[in-house]
Amino acid sequence: MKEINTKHGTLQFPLFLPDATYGAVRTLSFNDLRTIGIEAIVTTTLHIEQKIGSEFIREYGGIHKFFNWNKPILTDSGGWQVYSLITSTTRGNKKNKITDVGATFIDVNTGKSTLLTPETSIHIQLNLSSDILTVLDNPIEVNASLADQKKSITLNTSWAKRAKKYFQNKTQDKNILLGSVVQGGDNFELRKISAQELIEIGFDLYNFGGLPMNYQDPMWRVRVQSENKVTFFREMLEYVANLLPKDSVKYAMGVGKPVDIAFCVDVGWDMFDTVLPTRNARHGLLYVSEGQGDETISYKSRSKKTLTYDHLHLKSQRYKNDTEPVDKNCNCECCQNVSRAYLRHLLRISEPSGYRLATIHNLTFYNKWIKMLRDIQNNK
RNA sequence: CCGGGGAUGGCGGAGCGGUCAAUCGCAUCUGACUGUAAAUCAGACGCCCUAAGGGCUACGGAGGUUCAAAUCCUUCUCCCCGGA
Repeated sequence: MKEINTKHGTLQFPLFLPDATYGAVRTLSFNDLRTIGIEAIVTTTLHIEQKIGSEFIREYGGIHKFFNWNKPILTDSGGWQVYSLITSTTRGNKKNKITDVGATFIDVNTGKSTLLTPETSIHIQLNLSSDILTVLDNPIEVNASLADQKKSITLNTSWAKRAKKYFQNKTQDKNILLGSVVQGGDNFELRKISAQELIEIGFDLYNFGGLPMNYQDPMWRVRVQSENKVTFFREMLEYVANLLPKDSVKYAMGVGKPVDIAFCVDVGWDMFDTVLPTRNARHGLLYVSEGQGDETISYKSRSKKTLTYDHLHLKSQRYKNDTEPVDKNCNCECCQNVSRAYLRHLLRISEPSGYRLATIHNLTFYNKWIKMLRDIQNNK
């Protein structure tokens, strides 16, 4: 059974980490996370640096103390923001830019400029006392030209190399882990080159990056590439997993829907984080057990088990007078205390306590789902 | 009683002769959301026909002018403001 040791405990796989991007899982307290049974979280280097400042957190005694959370914390490097705030954007601050040195971000609210280089990103993450750090990476639009995609992975690799070097100079602690991010857009050959170059440098984790790259053009995710109707996105994740060392920890960044996580576990991915359960909760899309929602989604695993769940649009009129809990088979705070009708009402009036209950429910669902996948894997 | 201003689709409120079934906001309905620019975004939203498109009824009531009226005129009803 694969697992990793961190300074804040051992992690088992597969594992789902909710995103506390700005230092909190939206609408929840860390106490809520403990109650749900969350084992680790992700927080984001750029936002913490811009909004709080890592020097302060270092002096304070580290991010765990700051959050009052003594379980593992994974820090994302800010690489995603290189994409979401620079590469993919025409809005936001036009002074944001990428050079070979790194990426510059201007905080829209304060005008404060932050230069994130491979080195400063690691420096900040070490200041935070993160358990699992991530190198600054360079995602790119999936439909970018081949030339741009090639350039992007060259930069990606050179940033990873610099990050590793800086990291090694700063710490010898074997329980602080460092992950790198395989890029390469929709190009199998470039993904292979990216993976090989990173493996050569050597990291504790290998991540899949650049998944939801172009959400203006969602077709790339459902584009059928082969006869067995496996979606392109799944095919790419399976392909990349097979490029990575068998025993390495593999983290599929930003994945995904429960079915997609199930698929990814099947093909070798260990760790996942996504904003879906928390954002969808706020937007009224709740995940429930089979037969209790609007739509049933199922996945036939490679161990021949069929995994199934439903989801429901709680804000829809059809739940107006529904006195049942969101999910009869769920023992979370939401389902134990509140009817669909009442939670619907709370969400419709944009009531924060409703967002909280819905978020608790969706994260509870994700946690149960990942533990089921863990059981399947362990019994194999 | 006199003078002035109004009445528009569930609500607020544009339009002031044809391009108006009527801008926009709210509300409502449906959907999307994947390392959070996201308590966000998209579509629908008078009635009827399966869609392109077409038909019908509509801008307080009634009548009129005009090829054409939510838009102009007369009158009625109601509301608001000022003066007796």
